[in-house]
Amino acid sequence: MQTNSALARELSRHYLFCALTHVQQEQLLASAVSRQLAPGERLFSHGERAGQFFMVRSGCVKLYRLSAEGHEKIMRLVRPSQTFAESILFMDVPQYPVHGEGVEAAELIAFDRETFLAILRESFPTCLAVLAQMTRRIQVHWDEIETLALQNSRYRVVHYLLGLLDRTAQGRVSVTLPARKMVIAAHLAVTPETLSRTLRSLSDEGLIESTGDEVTIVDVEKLRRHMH
Amino acid sequence: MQTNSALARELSRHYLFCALTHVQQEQLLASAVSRQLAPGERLFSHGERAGQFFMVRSGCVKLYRLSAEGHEKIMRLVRPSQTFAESILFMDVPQYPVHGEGVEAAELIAFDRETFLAILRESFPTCLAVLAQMTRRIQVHWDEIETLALQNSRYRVVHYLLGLLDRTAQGRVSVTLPARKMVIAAHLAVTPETLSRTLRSLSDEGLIESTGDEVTIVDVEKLRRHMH
DNA sequence: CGTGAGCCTTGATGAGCATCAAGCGGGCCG
DNA sequence: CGGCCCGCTTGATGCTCATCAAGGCTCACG
Repeated sequence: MQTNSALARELSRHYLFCALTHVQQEQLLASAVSRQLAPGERLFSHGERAGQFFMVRSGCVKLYRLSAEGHEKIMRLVRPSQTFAESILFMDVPQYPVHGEGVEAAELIAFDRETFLAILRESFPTCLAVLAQMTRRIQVHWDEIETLALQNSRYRVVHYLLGLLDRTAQGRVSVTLPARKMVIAAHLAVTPETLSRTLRSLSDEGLIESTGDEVTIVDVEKLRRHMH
Repeated sequence: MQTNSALARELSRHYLFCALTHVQQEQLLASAVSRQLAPGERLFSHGERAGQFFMVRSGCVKLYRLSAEGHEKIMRLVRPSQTFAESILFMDVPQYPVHGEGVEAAELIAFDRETFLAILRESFPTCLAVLAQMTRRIQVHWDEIETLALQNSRYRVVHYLLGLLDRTAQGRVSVTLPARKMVIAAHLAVTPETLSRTLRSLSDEGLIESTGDEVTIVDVEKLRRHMH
């Protein structure tokens, strides 16, 4: 892959790569491959042998699983400057644990597993960075398991809306839904119908105003209280 | 904590500690504390400041969260020779992400966070071991999220029963449930009533035979097929 | 400008599971 | 031995959410 300075700067800002030396970065990029992904195009399949992990430069990728009946649960929506599938680095038999597919047209960088592992062996700070990142992911998983097991669909929708906001947001705030509603529904483990009805009932109660992919939260504090 | 050779041997068999030098092991144990835990006794609370992670030597500990209504979801049941709460090692602000409580009377070792981190800095193989372990945990989380989002309670119960078996088990096999049914139910995110009814209906269909905490799977292959 | 496809919404219905309530049975202690 | 507590089971009921079906809106394309 062609090294270019914009990319190098982007890498340096990422937790996984920021502790690498200049030489290590170049080694890594030399083994990396750029990749375009169309909407709906499959990047990898659950169980497929894995030799690369990825970074999103533009667009959006979904990581998901399917039930036997073809129902889809999106485990994660990956956005620009985020990496995914790093966990294949440390498997004895590296296999992608989910399906990966483009949601919007996306531009990716594919990093080589073996190359990164070799570099890791010589960069203890990077090792720690990976550990910290995996810890954060595990936190997210705990939270997701909790909401799936203990909370109803209404809670999940409200929680999702609040999650789109700044932590510091107050009063009346607008957000744009970051994907089609079908996608968001599959992420929240509800049907599109239920998502639609939930947004409607929140509107009817005066908690939000919703038109298309714009949602205005009338009163953030009130909505936050509403969850408990 | 008193160093003793049985304990040292137990440690050496554990993935987290097996790559440590003799000296490192002694450092770690010097800062470790033994701890007894009664059934129902709280070890730590969700959000509590965390300075230690743990190993179970005997008994059973549950890691769980509670909903606002007091419903309990057990995230993990920890058994002898397993460690837990390692993820607090790499948090900026170390806080336990779940409640921890004794299920059966338990004997624990509490390891000091700072001491282990210092040792980690000098043991790259241990670093890799931690990464591999966290990767395995993440796999389990994916699977759990999938079953919660995409599968019904019957599936989860059957899946749990099959998970108690050897991977190689065939034909007619008996297992002893490893905890009270209330506990298993809270682990599977169903009510005790639903667990009871599910086992009954599996019995009625001739797939299992169930008396007390003994469950006999009449035909493992048939039950495995039954799930899909 | 009309047509069709895909996404979203809305309504009617039903399945699955929690809830509430009652009864059973085993183990522990007086 | 008798009584009680607790865990488990079973039944009756209702809520939540998925399913199925239909209609509207938007946008791309002829």
